[in-house]
Amino acid sequence: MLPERPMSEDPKSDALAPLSRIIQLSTAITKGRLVERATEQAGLARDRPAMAVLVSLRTAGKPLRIGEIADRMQVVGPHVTRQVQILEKRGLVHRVADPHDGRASVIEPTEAGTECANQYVAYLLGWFTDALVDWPQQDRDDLARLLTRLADDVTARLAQLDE
Amino acid sequence: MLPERPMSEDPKSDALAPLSRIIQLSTAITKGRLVERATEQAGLARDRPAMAVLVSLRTAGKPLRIGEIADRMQVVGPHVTRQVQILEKRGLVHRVADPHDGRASVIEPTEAGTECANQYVAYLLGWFTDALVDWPQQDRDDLARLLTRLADDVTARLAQLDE
DNA sequence: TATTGTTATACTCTATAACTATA
DNA sequence: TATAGTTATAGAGTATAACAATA
Repeated sequence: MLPERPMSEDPKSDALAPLSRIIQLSTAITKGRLVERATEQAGLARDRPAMAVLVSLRTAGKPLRIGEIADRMQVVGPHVTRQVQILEKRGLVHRVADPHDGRASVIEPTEAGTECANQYVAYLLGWFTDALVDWPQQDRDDLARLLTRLADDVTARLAQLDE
Repeated sequence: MLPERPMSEDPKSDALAPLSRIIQLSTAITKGRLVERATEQAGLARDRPAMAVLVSLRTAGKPLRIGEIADRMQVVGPHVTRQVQILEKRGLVHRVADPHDGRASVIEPTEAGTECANQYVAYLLGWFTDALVDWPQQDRDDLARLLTRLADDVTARLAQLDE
């Protein structure tokens, strides 16, 4: 859903190009099914949301409770419950009861689960590395710097919108 | 669904930051409901996909057939049929029969539809302009340039994946 | 018989509501 | 009675299948 209209004398034109391109990127990645491809390649075809849970655990680097996973993924609890059940059936995570709180348990990737997440990340990273391979080093550095600032700015401003 | 792992000696580290940030951006915009806010503000609450059709027509700058809209949006025909029906009921588009082809008609925004799309774009662009307002001019230029190249590279590479 | 579009249905992802068990 | 999690259900967005009308 992009604007796209030439208005070079408009002060808003500085925002038009980045906004259009972010929309283009997002659309291309979605329609190109990049995440689905990485998920399939990691052996978890047709379970992309479950893969997201596995990646969350990998990112955390430690076992997490259902509620903690939901917070990190910014989704609701029941969704995580369902995905964890799928991962359990596939033998990619297992539960460890919390000895101090009988209501909760902690979700831990199995060896197969860790391997699966690693493959997923390796695929995505490899794909993206290839995309940048012909770029001058200076441009790669600038891209990383500017995109980091942009993402932080946008994240902060969107968080404010909710007050 | 982000990797996020420090590996500064890895040649892939140049791709990690941009990739992570794009994911962060995309997640923040989705969770912050930026598109929904713009749609509501334009008076089309609860009809975000219909708004996307209206924006497509605005971007084209000319009336389009159902099939043309579907192509541009990269969605299937039946989805567009449905959204156009919603827009028709709301008086935001109307159909003009194609005199040369009885099977097709062309979809044209009404005055209200044009105004609605303009408000949508103005909201998004205004929001994004505010986000960049404190940036040095050089950084804004670099961001536009690098993001354009990145979007084009990624779009081309993803199109190749389908062969 | 190929193309344009429509109707009906199904699928993916995630949310809300109601409930259970432990704290 | 507050909290962690589960089960059941609903909703948004988009796809597939079957069909109708015109080319």
